[in-house]
Amino acid sequence: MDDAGKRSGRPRDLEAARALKTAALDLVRRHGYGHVSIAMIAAQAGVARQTLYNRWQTKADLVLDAVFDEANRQVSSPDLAADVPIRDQLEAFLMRVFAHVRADGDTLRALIAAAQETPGFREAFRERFVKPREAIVTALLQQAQQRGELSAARDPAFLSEMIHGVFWYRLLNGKCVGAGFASAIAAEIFRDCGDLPQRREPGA
Amino acid sequence: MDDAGKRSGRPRDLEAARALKTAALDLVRRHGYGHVSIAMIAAQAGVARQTLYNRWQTKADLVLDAVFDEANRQVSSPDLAADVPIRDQLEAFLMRVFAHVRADGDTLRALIAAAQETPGFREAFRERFVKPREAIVTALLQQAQQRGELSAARDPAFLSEMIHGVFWYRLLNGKCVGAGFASAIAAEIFRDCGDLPQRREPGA
Amino acid sequence: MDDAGKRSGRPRDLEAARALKTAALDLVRRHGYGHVSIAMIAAQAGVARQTLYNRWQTKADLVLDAVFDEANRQVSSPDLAADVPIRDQLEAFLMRVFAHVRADGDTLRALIAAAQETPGFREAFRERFVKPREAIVTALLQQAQQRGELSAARDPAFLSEMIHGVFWYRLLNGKCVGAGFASAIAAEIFRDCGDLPQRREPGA
Amino acid sequence: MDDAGKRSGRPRDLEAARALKTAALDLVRRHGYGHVSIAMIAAQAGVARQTLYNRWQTKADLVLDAVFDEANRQVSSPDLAADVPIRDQLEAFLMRVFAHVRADGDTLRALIAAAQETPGFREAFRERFVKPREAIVTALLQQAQQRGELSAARDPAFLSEMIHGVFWYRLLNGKCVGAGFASAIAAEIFRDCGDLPQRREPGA
DNA sequence: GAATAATCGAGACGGTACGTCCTGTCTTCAA
DNA sequence: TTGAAGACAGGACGTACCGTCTCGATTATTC
Repeated sequence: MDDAGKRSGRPRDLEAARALKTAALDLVRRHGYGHVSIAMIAAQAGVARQTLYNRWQTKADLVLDAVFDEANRQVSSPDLAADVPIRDQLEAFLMRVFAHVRADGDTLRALIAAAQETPGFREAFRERFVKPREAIVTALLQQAQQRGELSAARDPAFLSEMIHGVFWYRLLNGKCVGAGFASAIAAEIFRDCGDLPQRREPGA
Repeated sequence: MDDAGKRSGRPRDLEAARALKTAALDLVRRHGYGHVSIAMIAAQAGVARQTLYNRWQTKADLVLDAVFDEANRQVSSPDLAADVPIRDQLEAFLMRVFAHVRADGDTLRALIAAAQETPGFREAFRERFVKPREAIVTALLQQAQQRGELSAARDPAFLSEMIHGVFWYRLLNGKCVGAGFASAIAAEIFRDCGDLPQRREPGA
Repeated sequence: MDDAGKRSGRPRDLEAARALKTAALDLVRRHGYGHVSIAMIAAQAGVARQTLYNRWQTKADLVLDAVFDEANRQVSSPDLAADVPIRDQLEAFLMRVFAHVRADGDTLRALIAAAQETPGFREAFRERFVKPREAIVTALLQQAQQRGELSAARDPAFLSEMIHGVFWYRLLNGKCVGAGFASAIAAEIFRDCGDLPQRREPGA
Repeated sequence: MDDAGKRSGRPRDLEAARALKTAALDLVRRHGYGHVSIAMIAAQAGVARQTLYNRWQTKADLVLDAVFDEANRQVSSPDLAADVPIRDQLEAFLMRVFAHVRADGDTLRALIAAAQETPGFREAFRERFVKPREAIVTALLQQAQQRGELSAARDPAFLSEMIHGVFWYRLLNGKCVGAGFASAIAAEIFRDCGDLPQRREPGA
């Protein structure tokens, strides 16, 4: 978690941390966040309970770490292909996110819930999970403005919040997030831009 | 909650229910949802624990009831004044909601979090709390379409989800929701309608 | 433990207390006091751990209760037969006690040790276990004085302390306490009374 | 404790052992044996926990060592003055012991208790602490027999056990051990010797 | 001088027990 | 039948120790 450059004493077992994160993620997926106890995770990881407490304050901290590790392998910034309209790129990005969520949505919902109960955790969750995703969409929309695909009068950061907001809203209300939802969002954001001249310019 | 079908035996103490809801709301506001136990609520209400279980299944059910009771006294459907643009009415409605949230935001956040942990509670929360508020905004936007203040091509239900989504998103991320936020939302929704003739009609 | 005359609420399960005491005594005898945990006792009794805490503060309290229950069935005041010299009655009493100790000595040692660590427990142990036994011997010696078998100048209470003292001393030092020990004690106490007339009276 | 056979490698820090014993004694006196952990002792001594384990097997071993070191400076064999009745010498010896106990009685009680929990420790405690004190009194009484101050029929070793027994008994039962107690013991042991000719000899 | 070896401070590790807390159910008496 | 009171089974929690281990650094003896 936090290595302050070679502290004295026996070094932490890196394998233990890995096993704990794997176990946590696996158990949360199988039984749901609320039905997984710290003792279960430690047992499945084959590790003493205190070893878990040595690294993380809370079950939520651990799960966040585990999710973070995995999510970072999956959700990467889109390529910003020059010849593909940003609207399509946004739609594609959302569809990828939604696919991931359809598999791990319960974990994400549980993390959002956990974030409401521990202020410190909310901050960590926001910094490490929420903000990077917000930034990706914001950057995408800024690119759209540069290309003239989106009016310069719009506020990309605010739009990014709206996009994530409606996504969270559906997630937290137990409604499905599918392909149609992704294109509906893209359509609403780029609503009045469908026949703007700049959209055609690339083709001109 | 229960059928009042005149059962035999000692009748339920109406005062107990009231005291429990008051105690629940008070405690949740003071200590946060997660730090309030059923025993604490019953104790503060001066009531046996079983009496609480006689009426509600869960802590969440009780708190929802309590919040519902109070919220219904505060958030009412707007008047739909004929001579005020819907955009302004939406903004005013949001500002009223946000004002309420600035006072009781933690409780609302806790309820949303609790809804993620108990499927049954999520349903109840959605039916009794979320949907009515969604419907108010949807109705408002439909009215805007009828008046020509909003393009008929837009989907009022989806827009309502976006509006509530961005609101929840800010709430759950610990960011403030103020007057500027309300007008930003209204502006975005009615973005391309600023120069539509119907907007000026009232003034004409 | 302490029944304050019909308190309200669900009454305590008498069977649970019995099962716990039985389990405690059994486990302590089999594994030794220090190797028995509260959880083990509760498990063997088929009872929730909290149920144990509801009745006793400490493992020592529980074991004391258990030992007390059993000891009271075994060690009873001697009969004070008129025609048997008190010296012989004392010897017989000590032999009975020692026989009991040879079986349960480890438990008794553990209780004495436990009494050193918790002041409250020491008091309870003293009141319920030590004092009654002290009193039996004191009464016996007082009777001897009345019969003229023991000089009136001796202090029965102090002699009782000496008798129990040397017994504890041997017990705590891991030395055996057998028949010879009992008669040695009696001989020392009644040392100079061997040729007193009353001793021969029965035989006269 | 260890053979000083000049092993290779870094030699043990003699200061560490001293600091540990000092810390152990101090902490045990201040907080009571049961409330002192090995970690606490090591911390107060400014020494790594392993350093303690390198020297002693148990907390009890260490404390015994510490007490032993100190006690050996205080309790020494009496002088066996030729012109002082042994009875008085015994009384004086007991008073010295009791004075020491009034200061460090809790530690002694804790050691006796600890000896009940670890068989190996009981043996060490007995050899290094109990037996020497028993021997002192035994020797004293043997001297009394040689001088004719005590009947040759009595068993000095057994009397020594009785003396220490009643002393332990009072100690373990939390009763004070004062000057009166010392003289009561001496009086009981030398009870019937008050008018023996040898007692008067010195005065003759 | 280099290799070897034991110690030391520091702290992680597997493990065990603890006492507290909470939940949902139950069992009593009294209204 | 409800309410007040409280016991019960079950289980999670976070803490505290224990005794062992694994590091890097230090300090001796032995080669």
